[in-house]
Amino acid sequence: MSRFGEVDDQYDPDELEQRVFEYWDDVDAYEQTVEHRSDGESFFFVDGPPYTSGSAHMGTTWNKSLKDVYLRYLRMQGYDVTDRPGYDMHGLPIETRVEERLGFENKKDIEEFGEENFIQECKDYANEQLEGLQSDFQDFGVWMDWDNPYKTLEPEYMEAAWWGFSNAADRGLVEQGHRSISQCPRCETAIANNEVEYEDVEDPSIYVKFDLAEREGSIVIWTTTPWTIPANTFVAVDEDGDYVGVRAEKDGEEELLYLADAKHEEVLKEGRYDDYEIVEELSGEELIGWSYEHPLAEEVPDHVDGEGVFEIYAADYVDTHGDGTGLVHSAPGHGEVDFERGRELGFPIFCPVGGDGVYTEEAGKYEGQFVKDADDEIMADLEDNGALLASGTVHHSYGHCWRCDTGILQIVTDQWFITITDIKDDLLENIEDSEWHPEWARDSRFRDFVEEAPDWNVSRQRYWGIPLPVWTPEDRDDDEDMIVIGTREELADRVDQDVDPEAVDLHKDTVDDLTITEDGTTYTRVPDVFDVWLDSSVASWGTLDYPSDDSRFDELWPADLILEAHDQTRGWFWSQLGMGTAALGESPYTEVLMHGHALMPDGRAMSKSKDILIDPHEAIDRHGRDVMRLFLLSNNPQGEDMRFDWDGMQTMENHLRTLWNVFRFPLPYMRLDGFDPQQTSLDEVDDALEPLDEWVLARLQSTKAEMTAHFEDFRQDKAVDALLEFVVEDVSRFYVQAVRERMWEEDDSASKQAAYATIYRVLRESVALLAPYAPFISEEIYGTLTGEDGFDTVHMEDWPDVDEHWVDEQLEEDVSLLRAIEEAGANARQQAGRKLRWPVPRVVVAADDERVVEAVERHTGLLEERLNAREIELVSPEDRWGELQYSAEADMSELGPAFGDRAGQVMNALNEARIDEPSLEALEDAVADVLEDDEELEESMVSFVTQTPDDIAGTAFGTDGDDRGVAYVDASLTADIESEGYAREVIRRVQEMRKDLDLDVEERIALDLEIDDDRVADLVAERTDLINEEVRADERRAVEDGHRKEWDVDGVTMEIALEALAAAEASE
RNA sequence: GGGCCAAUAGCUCAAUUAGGUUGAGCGCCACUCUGAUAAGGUGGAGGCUCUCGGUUCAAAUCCGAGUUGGCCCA
Repeated sequence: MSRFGEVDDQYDPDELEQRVFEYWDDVDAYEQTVEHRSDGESFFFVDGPPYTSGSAHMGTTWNKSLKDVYLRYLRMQGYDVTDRPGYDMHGLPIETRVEERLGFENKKDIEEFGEENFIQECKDYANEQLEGLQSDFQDFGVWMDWDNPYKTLEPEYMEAAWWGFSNAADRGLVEQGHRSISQCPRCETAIANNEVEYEDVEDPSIYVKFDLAEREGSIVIWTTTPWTIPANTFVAVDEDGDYVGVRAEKDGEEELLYLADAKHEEVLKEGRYDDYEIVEELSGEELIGWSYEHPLAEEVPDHVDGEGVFEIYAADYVDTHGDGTGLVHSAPGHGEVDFERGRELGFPIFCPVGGDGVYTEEAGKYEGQFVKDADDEIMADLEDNGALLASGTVHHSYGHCWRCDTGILQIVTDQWFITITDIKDDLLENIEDSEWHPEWARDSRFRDFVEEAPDWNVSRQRYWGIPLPVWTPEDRDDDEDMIVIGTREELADRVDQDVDPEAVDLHKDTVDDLTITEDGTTYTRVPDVFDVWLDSSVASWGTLDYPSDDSRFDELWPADLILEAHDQTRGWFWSQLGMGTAALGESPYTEVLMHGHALMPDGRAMSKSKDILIDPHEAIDRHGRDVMRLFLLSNNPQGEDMRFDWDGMQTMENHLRTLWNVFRFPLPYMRLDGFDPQQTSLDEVDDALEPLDEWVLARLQSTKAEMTAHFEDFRQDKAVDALLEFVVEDVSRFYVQAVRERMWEEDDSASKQAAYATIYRVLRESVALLAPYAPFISEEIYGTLTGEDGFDTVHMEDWPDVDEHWVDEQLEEDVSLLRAIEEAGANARQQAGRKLRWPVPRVVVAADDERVVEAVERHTGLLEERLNAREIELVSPEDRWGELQYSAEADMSELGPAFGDRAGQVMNALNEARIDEPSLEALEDAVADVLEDDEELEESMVSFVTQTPDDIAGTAFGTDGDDRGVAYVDASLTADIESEGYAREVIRRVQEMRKDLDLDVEERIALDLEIDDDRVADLVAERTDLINEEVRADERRAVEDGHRKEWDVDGVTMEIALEALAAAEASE
């Protein structure tokens, strides 16, 4: 880009961004930026790999934008940043998509299709999906190492998982065992608890009577899963609960039923009993040891058998006041808590259900039926056996497979675990080694989760995943004598077959057939693959390709920063901690930034499947990448959700447009004057700087300081607020407006050069500060400002440091006071009906404190200019200006303690009081009715407020909500003021007409002016020179063919005509 | 059902650390200004600070119980 080259009149995000993309490509901007920092201190960032399904949604976009802003910031701070992106490419979600694509219904279809083929399809699909994400992220302007992402399906990465797992095994933390797990009967695999999605469904709700074996009567249980009754092993009660025996009558027959006291009424109603009577009151403890008969003993002849089964036991999962009857049907072969209690009690674990949800032979007459389909038959059989007390249905939430939406079943199967419960203390200790933003996420949430985390079931009975690197002796499949392989090298060394460690693809189809023979024993591989959460859990070393590449691990590990949404507390934040601790004994990260989710504008969660979403591509189409990023990044990243908001997007676009206009305003002048920022640096023009130049430079310093502090605090949102406030409020609305006339001067001047140097510095540093947020517009502005003198890209710039030379707190405070006075003056003008165009003879500033006096004294000229006042009159705090009345404003922190519950009443009286003297005595008189005899007002309780006289308009001014004084505008008219006022009215209208004709700023004109009112005409004539100069009129004469318009100026008719002189000459 | 977080103007959010007359930006309405400006300025409308209780002279703020939303867990 050439320095001060022509730029677009209008900020056009789309064109600009395309231009910048091409430019980045031309100059290898990313590569240069990385290279530029290659000698810097290392910063190890680890990207949480998004799952490769579909395209980027708003949440992912927010996440990657946040990562981008911090990585760019860190680079500008000099760090050599690891920025390898990652993709999570294995797992059930992809398998089910591929199954859908191929029209498969279950595992048999896959087996027929062939494992190898199926794995290839999954690989292709995952790679395909990755492309969409890659191009989206790049399109959002995110700078990461896109040529070299880590992919969980690559051998180097899979090896990293093997290595981690084998490390855990070496530390004795890998174990195979029987557990109650959530099984998806369609996918025929265990799924993790956090993969279970709960949905409202209608299920059977039955009350079943279990006949007591050694005494009269039956106990009543309740269940929504009749299909688990065949596996019943015991019944649980609450030891401390209250139970009753009820003699109930229905259709003339009497029964003795036992159940919880709190539930008996409800249950008997369900059973439609005619009448009943409580005949016994017992504690749960008294029920313990009672034995009963299995209600389906005949239908399931091979039902569980063993010492102590079919008896009542205490269990802490029983509640006599909740759902059910206070007596809980317990089947250790199914439910998780049942399983735990069953094991404590030493019972055999009976589960007559296969991984496909079909009853096995052990289920007797139900063999071969899908369990849910058998519900009806089981209920019918219970009815026939006289065991069904009542049956109905219930709406409740029930777990479903996250991928295929099939209802899950709790069954007991053999699975492989990392026994993280053995290292709970280490885990809790390692939590302390990481700092979280926000802190409560770690201390209130993450720690709770870790404390209660069960062993990690890492095995899945599927195909598309990292195979478990576990080989077991041929004749057994448990964890005795297992061999766990840690690397490809080790695999090649130990297996019986020939394997090339460089070339081997570690997927299931290639390792399934490998065997190991050692000491005369042949080992075969456990056929399972890893839970996909294990894949990403090793990302902190997988990112570095460790262990196959060990060149960086020692220096970089653990990660300096990870940054994800709050759902990862139970996801990646946890899985990494678990794996890091199990494999290496340490937390794999030291800093966590946790953001929230992107919500719909109305606060609902976004959902792709329900088509409730804002597509980032639409946001880009409407406003551009910089705007979208700015919007996202202006939200608090610390744990809180963000509502998407189109108005907010528009506001950001407006801000960028303002920046664009600020940037392009001085360019024509700088070009015209041949301004060279290298020669005319700030140092060169130091002496010529005017107070406002020094002020805007001071503001720049405090903006930098503020931004850096916010960044260090992981509050990029506050940082960008500060920057935009500076650019929009201070630079655009104040500085540029004030400095305009200096730039218009036709002659060169030191003052003009000073203004150029100032705005040049301000713009150049501002775009550096903006660059991490809005990399495109920053790049274009930077390029135009620097030409050949800067880096090839703004992103190679250092983060701007505070330059002590320009820090000037006094000046900042002065100007904030002047601006407050100016604002009040504008208000007062409006009240007086006097436009800013018309001068006023004087403005009286009544200062409340010395600080205001100082500010006004130091900058009287500036204030006159800004207020368009001929004179500024200053009234010191100790003096007072005549003709004023006063009222009082109460300080509640003083009134409260002094007046107690009457403070409010006193406050109101003070507000309403009107007095001539601002004295406590006068005030006390005025509010005498609310004061009691012994009460007095104190100086500290009130501050006096002036009340404006009628002829003069006054408005209070203040800073940060504190009153600092009053600005009174004297709006009286004199002939001289009217003369200038009307002249300015003429000037403005001529300017507008010049604009109508699209005349160049320099273009000379001939002007024809006729004013109906003689008095006004004379007044305007007094300012002929001023008018001619301002509108660049060289001739005053009749204009025949020019642009002609009639204006009404406050009731005075003016006819104005003009033509361009060059055009007039050409036509003659 | 449990844990955590949030709830303040039509919208997005401050103010909560340390209790003291609730603020900004955007949007809306009116007026106004404009040779960098899809801008700017002034004013206005708009708030039982989610509800109910408690502590206190005084609560958006502290405490308790709810309601709604989000995340996580069951």
